[in-house]
Amino acid sequence: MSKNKDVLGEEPSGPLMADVARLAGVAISTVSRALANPGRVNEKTRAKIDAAAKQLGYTPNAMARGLRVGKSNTIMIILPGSLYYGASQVIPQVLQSINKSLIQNGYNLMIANLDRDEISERHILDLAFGGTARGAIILSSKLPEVDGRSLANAGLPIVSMLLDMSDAGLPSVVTNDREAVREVTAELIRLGHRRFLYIAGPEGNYHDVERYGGVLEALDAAGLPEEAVVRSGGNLDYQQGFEIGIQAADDFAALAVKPTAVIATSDDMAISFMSRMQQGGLTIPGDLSIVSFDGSPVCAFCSPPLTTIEQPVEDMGQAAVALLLDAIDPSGKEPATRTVVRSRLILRESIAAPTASPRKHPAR
Amino acid sequence: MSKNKDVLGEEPSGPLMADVARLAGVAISTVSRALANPGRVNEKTRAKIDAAAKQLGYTPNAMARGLRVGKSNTIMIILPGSLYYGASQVIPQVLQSINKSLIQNGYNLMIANLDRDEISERHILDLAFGGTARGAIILSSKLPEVDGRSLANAGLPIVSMLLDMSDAGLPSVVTNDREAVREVTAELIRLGHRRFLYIAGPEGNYHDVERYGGVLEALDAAGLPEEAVVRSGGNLDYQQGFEIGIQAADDFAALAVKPTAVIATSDDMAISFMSRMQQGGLTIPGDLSIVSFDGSPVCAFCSPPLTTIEQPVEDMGQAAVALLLDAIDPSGKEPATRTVVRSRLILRESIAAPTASPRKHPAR
DNA sequence: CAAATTCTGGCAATCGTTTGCCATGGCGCA
DNA sequence: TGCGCCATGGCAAACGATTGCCAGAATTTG
Repeated sequence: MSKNKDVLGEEPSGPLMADVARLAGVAISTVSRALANPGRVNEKTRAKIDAAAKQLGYTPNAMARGLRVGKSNTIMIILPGSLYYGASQVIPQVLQSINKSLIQNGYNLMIANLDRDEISERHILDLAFGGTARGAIILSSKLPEVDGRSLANAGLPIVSMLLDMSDAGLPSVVTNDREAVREVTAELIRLGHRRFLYIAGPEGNYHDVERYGGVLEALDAAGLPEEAVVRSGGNLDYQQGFEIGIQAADDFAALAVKPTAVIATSDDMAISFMSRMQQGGLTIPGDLSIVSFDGSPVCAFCSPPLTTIEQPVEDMGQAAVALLLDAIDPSGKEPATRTVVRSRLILRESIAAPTASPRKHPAR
Repeated sequence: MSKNKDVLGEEPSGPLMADVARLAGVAISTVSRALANPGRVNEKTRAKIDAAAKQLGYTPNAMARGLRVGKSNTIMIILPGSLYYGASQVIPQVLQSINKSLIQNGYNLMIANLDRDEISERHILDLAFGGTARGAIILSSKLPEVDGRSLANAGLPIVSMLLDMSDAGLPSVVTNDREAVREVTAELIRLGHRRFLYIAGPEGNYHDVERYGGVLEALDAAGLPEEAVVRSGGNLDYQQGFEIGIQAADDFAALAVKPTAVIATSDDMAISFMSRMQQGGLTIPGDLSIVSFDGSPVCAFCSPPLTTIEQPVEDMGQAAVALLLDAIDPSGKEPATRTVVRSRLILRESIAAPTASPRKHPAR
């Protein structure tokens, strides 16, 4: 039955379920049931079948199964166009974490990139509507949509990561950025800082709103005016973090009255900014405190080592998979629409009390 | 025909080819041919069919097609276990490049991790033998193999990346590491360096052999003894680059006669090593020159900026896909068994002539 | 011991597409 | 005008698994 016709040019295909059945002396359907439902078949028969399958090196054909049952076991992850730049590994790490969780649950991970071009959108929609994907995890704020077909009505469970899209009906997993940045800002205030530079990613972006909001909340709580913080950046993507940091350095140079603390929204920004500052003769944290986002391992080896807010990549991946699997087959419980995972502040030497602080001399 | 039975709890499936055929007033087979073979069907009929398909938002079912034709259009990439650490983005970037090339050629990319555990091997083998994967790109030196089944005889085209496995019969794409490191070593010698520290990744690894070999060749060419270079590391993976750099710093401290130049086999190693050296009061490049591998963008913002050998990630990805597609359906040409892409040396301030050089005073 | 109940295993239809084969119709050539 | 050939479209059989339904066997119960 295994059509090893040995015809020249014919790809031999592996053993079929029928081969296993024949070797075990049972019917095909019995094999199928033995391999799927543990309880549905006699233990002795089952052992015989297992042995036969192992002996033949039988592997069920995933497409045939998928066609028949009408579902695949492939999840696609939709990543924004150009990802990989800079020191931060959050997306690759999240990818890794998601993949691990999925495999443990019997799913595969297919990757899709959502560029600005129509071909990438079409590709994603084909995956969704063509039955290849069973669910999707999306790291972009835009759902692909091309002539009539939209991912939104592909009937596919979707969860959003990094961005909160629960308003749009997508279960989302996000970090508690607002709270984290509020706390670190409060800490800076406690150290004596009164003027801040905030280095932004794309303006209006979910992360920007949350993080900047956190800064403002901290200022407010301390009775400081909103003007205590000046914004830089806002026009470039996170992928161009180094570039943003350099621009921020220029902005800093142009300021009449200098901030004493900087809050960067990615490690890349902080790294290139700090490099420029040091070239300009400033010392960190003596003249300027710096804190940033992402928790890139390389921060530990900067001079001075950078204080950074670590993104809990492992947790995020697991949470996303949990949300997605629950959407695929509901556990009965209420279907949690938003999971917040906690970031962790990593305190290092890049922040300190300002030397020219308005407070009386800091403890020495 | 589209089985939208509207039964509660039934997933509605999209329109079928039969629906398109009915709307266009032709037979199913005609639709199939129109969508696949451009020439096989009347242009007018074809237009009618296209219109009907678009109107219905028809997307062919990938699993049904795959089952029928006996091939999938999914490629899997096999990544070594834990990838993501440190500053280097080579693997994520390669992944990105591969994905882009594949999509342009009508393929999908599925990711698989090869950990040390049996479950991950089994997962990969299931993908291979279960007909899900049409080909594989592997970034590991070990082919998965579990009770009888081995990736080697899955009848799957495989190409290797980063590692040269052409000896094992796998078409491979690699960088010209030996040459690159030979050149940079020669440059260091020209600058006046006579004693070197080589910081290794896993010992015996392809990269180690090639890169260390390059160093030795340069020494030999300059008439220097093999003892001019001392090795550090060799017991940890590339993922633990920072750790390796720290150990190397300890090794350096223990040396009676100090090298004046360091060749690190990853940027991570160079970064943590340099950080330790500077903490110890050495100046770079005054007391010590450093060069490393990978071309991480962050190197530009270290102090001093790091000289590094950039891995041509984009080219590697494209080359791997080209090799794989050729293996999938041979173009008739001889099937190139090994593609070498050229690394690029990025010269920055971390190397200079040694101050205590045996040569007469370097140009000032 | 017979009958009722459970359990196990087999038959055959089905998932949605592709494709070999054949029938039909139109066209050109003599 | 008559014959043959080519282009076009339709029928139906695959691809390899799953699963509803039923028959027969095994087991228990009255």
